[in-house]
Amino acid sequence: MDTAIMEDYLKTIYELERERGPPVGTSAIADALSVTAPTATRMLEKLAEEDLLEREKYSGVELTEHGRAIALETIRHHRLLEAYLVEHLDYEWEEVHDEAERLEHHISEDFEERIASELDHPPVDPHGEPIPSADLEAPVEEDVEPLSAHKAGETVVIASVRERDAETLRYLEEEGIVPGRELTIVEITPVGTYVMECECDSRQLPESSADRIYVRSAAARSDAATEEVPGL
Amino acid sequence: MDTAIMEDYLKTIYELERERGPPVGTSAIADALSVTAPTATRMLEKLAEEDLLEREKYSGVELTEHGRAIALETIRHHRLLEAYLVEHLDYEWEEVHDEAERLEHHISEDFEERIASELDHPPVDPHGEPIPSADLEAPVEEDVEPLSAHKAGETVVIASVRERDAETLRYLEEEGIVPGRELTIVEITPVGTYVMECECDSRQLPESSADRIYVRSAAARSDAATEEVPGL
DNA sequence: GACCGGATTTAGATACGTCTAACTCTTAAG
DNA sequence: CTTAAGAGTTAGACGTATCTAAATCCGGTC
Repeated sequence: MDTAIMEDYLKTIYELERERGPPVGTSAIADALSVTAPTATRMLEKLAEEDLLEREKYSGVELTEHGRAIALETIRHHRLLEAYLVEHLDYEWEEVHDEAERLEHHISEDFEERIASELDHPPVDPHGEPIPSADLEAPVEEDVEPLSAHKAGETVVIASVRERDAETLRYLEEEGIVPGRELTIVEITPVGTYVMECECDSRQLPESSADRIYVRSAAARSDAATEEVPGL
Repeated sequence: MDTAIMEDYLKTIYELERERGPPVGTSAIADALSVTAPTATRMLEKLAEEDLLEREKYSGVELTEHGRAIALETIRHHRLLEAYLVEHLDYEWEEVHDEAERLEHHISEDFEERIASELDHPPVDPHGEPIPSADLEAPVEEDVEPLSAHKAGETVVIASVRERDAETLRYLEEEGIVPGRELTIVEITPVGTYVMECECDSRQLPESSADRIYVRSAAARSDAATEEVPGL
């Protein structure tokens, strides 16, 4: 049996593995889910018993094949829902996260298929994140890095905006910080502000945002760079 | 705080009050929800504490204003979802119940409004049941009775089909037993079979189905009889 | 008016997911 | 090599929702 809460843990662990690599520590998981460390420990024990992850006491966990499949299915639900809400129900990109976060655990396989085909099987969600395919293979991650890993003078293309906060997202969209946009880093100030420039205009970002904006080099720009992001 | 499970209890009590009138007994609720009587007792105590219903020990419960509002909101979600699935995601009328049953507890007010307006605020769901309005006033129930309350020779119009079983629903649709259809009862056989006739054809129904098909007299037919039922 | 049967409630137990408080392990510094 | 800080775990508890088994209530029958 797997519950909505187990799905949240597995999804979170998947994302942490993606960002920092396995093994993932108990506190990182607890923080991400806003629970206490003992709560996370308990749940990790349980997930390990069900062979959804491998657990090394005092060190961390790593998803098994099976655990990863459940994580990917949950993420697929989440991102398809986000895309659907934007495309068919006029949601703005900053509004979709919370709605998708609840619904992702409760839609049927059938529902998933229907919205996927209604959307014509989009490769990415409104934030530029890849939507896992129905076979639940881990998507091949593009060669992207946070904006904050780049230096002044470099020109990059925004791949995805991994920001949750609605207000920040609304601001970023207004500023044109959306997937597909090409930007040049003009300057990184001593206080960490990123001064950016695109065709038309210049804009500034604090470092905290630069951590969550993933980009690829404009040089290494592939065809994927021109993919349409639904609804934006 | 109200949970998905509390919503299910309140919704069930509302439906039982609608069909049999208050007070509603513990076992009826327990049966409808497939739980044991002690489980229902416990939950009813809790709902009474939260002033969602009035409870007379050993006798039964009756929804308060507040409890009824929650029930109606849940039912509104359910029926709007059913209508949306049929209209926009190509579901058949026998497929929508289970999907809506899960999702009804997890959609936001915002989502509710968006699908309602996308559907142009339909008055009824695909089974002909009225959709409570956003202000959560109890809908004025049309003057309908089960088909099984009628006699041979009477002509009636189907108002709603309160059947859950998918296979039965598929059969009924094939047989043209859908909301809005006018039928004449040709004969009720000694074993309870209803032999029906419409413009085109004749068909038979067991009594168990006749209990769940709600009709109004063709004589008393109002304009409401010609309401479009979305997607059928 | 006592009694019986069915409905209802009480009592005690379990599983899940959470908490705080206290303890233990690992690691990096000195 | 020792130790202190921080990460992780154990212990004990709580609230929700469920169960089975046992006790109790209520309405109708004789």
